[in-house]
Amino acid sequence: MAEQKKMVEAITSMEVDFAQWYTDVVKKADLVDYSSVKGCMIIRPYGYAIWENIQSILDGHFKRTGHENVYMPMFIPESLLQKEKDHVEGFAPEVAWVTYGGSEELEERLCVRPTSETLFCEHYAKVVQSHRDLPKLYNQWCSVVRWEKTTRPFLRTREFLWQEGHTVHATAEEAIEETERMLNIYADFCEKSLCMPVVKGKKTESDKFAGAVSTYAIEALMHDGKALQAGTSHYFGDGFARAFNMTYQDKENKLSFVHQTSWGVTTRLIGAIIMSHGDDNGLVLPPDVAPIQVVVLPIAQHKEGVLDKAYELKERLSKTFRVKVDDSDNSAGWKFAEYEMKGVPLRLEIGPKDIEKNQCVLVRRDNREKIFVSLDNLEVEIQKALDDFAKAIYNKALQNLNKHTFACTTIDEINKALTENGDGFIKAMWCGEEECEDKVKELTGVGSRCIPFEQENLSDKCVCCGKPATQMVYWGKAY
RNA sequence: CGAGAUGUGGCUCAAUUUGGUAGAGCGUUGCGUUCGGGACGCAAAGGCUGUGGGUUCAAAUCCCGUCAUCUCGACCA
Repeated sequence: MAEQKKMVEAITSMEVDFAQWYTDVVKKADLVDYSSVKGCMIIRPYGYAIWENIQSILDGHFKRTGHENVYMPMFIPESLLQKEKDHVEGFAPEVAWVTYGGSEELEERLCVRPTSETLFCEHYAKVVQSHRDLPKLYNQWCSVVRWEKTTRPFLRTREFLWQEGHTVHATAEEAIEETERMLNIYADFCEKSLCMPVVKGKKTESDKFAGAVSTYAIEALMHDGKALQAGTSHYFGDGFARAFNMTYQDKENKLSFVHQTSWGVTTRLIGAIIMSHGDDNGLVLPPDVAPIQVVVLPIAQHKEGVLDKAYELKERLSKTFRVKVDDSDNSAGWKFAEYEMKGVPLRLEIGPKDIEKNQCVLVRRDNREKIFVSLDNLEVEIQKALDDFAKAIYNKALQNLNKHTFACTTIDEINKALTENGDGFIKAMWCGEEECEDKVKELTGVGSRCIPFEQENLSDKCVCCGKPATQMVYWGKAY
């Protein structure tokens, strides 16, 4: 493997200051710019293109599983938001309010949606009458607003882009099945398209969505050992249905409440990509979502035929891959560094010597390995290099996850593991009492992330109180 | 929201301590030489110092407010 020499002075090294490294990468890779409103970021073309790729892949998964896209208004009247008690309590502290229309003060203030459960409920109550109307499987792509106090690009912004699926079903079983199906779609997407391993599990009572019966989540581990919730899927039971009077007539002509789900992922996924794969030279993008999969760099481009060959290769490869030619008159070295900073998975160098030999040079972003390949079977070689690259960055992320996951049976062991190894996931048994959950956080700094579906029996006692344990929990510091 | 730090051409910073005509490097534009790991020469453009008040003959500099960014806590996708 080629030596990883740090070539970009502009990016702070991860080891020196991880937070600064993150900010540097976000800015230097041209993903975002700050706006004049705190916590509202401008997503620049290169950053937005990543989101568009995420959207198109996920949207395909949604459509294939029977979902339809809709669009709901961005304003919610206060009275509507207040219909479900837990829900409004959860979200009220962080909503933005519209109180004026032009110069007229509004009779009833409107909140800018922090999430759209209430709007979907109101609508479903109208359009669902019979069991023949079920299920309804709606999704929307939109932005939502939550007035956060601490903000960071992609990880926590006051306005963010997301997708929210809202479904209603005739039975609890169907709704639970939907909740699990969507969580699995998210997890598969993260692993296959984002090359990011995740832990699937259920949130504890104290950590679940406001108004949900149960919340499921996928948790990923970042390079600095902090956990990041990459997606959630909620089962609502008939709680909202009762609050919003969402009923249908079943086959026996009885009136029943619908059973409901919601699920979502956000632009935070881009933050997850940055912190899962990035290195000291900048971004590293998984091929499925990289705006540019192959960058063609003409070498000695002033020489006869070089640029023409580069354009010809771009034309040819664009049928299969997302390709860009950089024909600017920056030096070759400058371009190498630039596209590494932007995380382009594969670089293709074509120079006079190559043209003579009917070959080109392919260089992988992750290890800078150079291979000479014939132009005859270029598509096959590129596909193979991209596949290998995707596998390699997945494995690297998986190794990071494994290396930073520690099984502990006592509070002391947790503290010892964290002190010796730095932040990471702690696996430990739990009795199920919220008191112990809080106490673990107080004594060690790690909070419960999820109760994983893949349970292990590390001990039969709760890590905190020593009483019989009911489940194993992943604990960690969260973004 | 609490504690701390910062805000000066596109970017990184100097000038602030001790108030007195706003400087540099990088980048940008033009021309020429270069070109397989961030090239070089020459010439040029670009700033009422985040913003609003105050003190002063005079404010980037001192005082107060406000907004934004970063770090650390509490809250959250």
